[in-house]
Amino acid sequence: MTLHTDPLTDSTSAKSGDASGPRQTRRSLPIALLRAREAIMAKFRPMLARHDMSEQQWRVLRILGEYGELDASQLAERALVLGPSLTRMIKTLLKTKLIAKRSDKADGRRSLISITPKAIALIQEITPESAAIYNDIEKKFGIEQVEQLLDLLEAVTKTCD
Amino acid sequence: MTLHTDPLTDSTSAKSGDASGPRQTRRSLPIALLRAREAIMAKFRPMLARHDMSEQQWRVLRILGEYGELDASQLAERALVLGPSLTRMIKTLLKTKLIAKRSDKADGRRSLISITPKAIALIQEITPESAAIYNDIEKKFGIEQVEQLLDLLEAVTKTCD
DNA sequence: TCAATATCATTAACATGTTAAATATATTGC
DNA sequence: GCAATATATTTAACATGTTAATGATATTGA
Repeated sequence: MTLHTDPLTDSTSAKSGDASGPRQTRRSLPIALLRAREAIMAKFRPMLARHDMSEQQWRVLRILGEYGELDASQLAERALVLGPSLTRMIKTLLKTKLIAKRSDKADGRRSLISITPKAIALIQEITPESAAIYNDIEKKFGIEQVEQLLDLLEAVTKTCD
Repeated sequence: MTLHTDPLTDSTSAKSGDASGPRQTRRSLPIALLRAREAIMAKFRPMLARHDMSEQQWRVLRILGEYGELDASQLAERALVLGPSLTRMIKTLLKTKLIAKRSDKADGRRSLISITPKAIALIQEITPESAAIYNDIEKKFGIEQVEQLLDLLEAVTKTCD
């Protein structure tokens, strides 16, 4: 069986340890991270969809649940959402009354965002379902491996930040 | 120093190993994956921007460079792009003459996509810059740790797929 | 005090993510 | 051969990602 001829490397001269072409996507860190994330999120998305919740909205609500009232910049940074995206999300989350917004009296530029009791109830509804999915992954993949992966991810993040 | 009061857990009764609330975002696999990816991509984005290339476009071109001509479905799957996104990207990449498109004679439903010589030249231009950034990360983080992380990512992906 | 500068949030414009529906072509089963 | 079904791609509609520019408020320094 013959594999296709790579358009970027003449297969007749390419060694197996070839470093001339672009890194094989299979061993590319950004692509591997994206692939892993997609595989994992595929397990969570149907559950979130049943609660009419996007992953971004779920992140925002969880962060607010974890840290309490935050200004928009801190919320965006911790929820891994860009400012303009957050501005739009805030509008819809205000409409559905899952968050509240007020302006900082001491600094008129800042908006302070917090979750409503309705959002707290929603989080408490979603959390056990989310935990069940997470536990299933941990069970299949191994808790120690999950911990090891989390440690490496934290480390590589710190290295690049 | 007093930490804020978590809206979801009464801090006066919460144990340190509390498992009632949502998983702390710090130890959430999907969030940790996203955070790591963002930290890493921040190193690559400026370089790609200088070549007027988005990360998605860069993925698509690399996949085509690696595998040769592919139909849209296979390309989308391997480049980790959804079908509708790929449809739009194909339009712009055709305009900039970085890809070519033809329909499969044996199966009229399929579109076959390939890169042009112009794209091959672009890839060869970007590749050394990309490799330099990647090598810098490997140097700071450690090659063994990168390999270990890639192995774990591959494993967790397989577990969830 | 006030002009210059910096910071926070929003808007604008366009690309991509996401799901559902539509379109076109193939395949299957009768 | 043809109707029913399945598959590949596209379109539609809306959410989010991304960068640059704008508006509003704070801070700084002369």
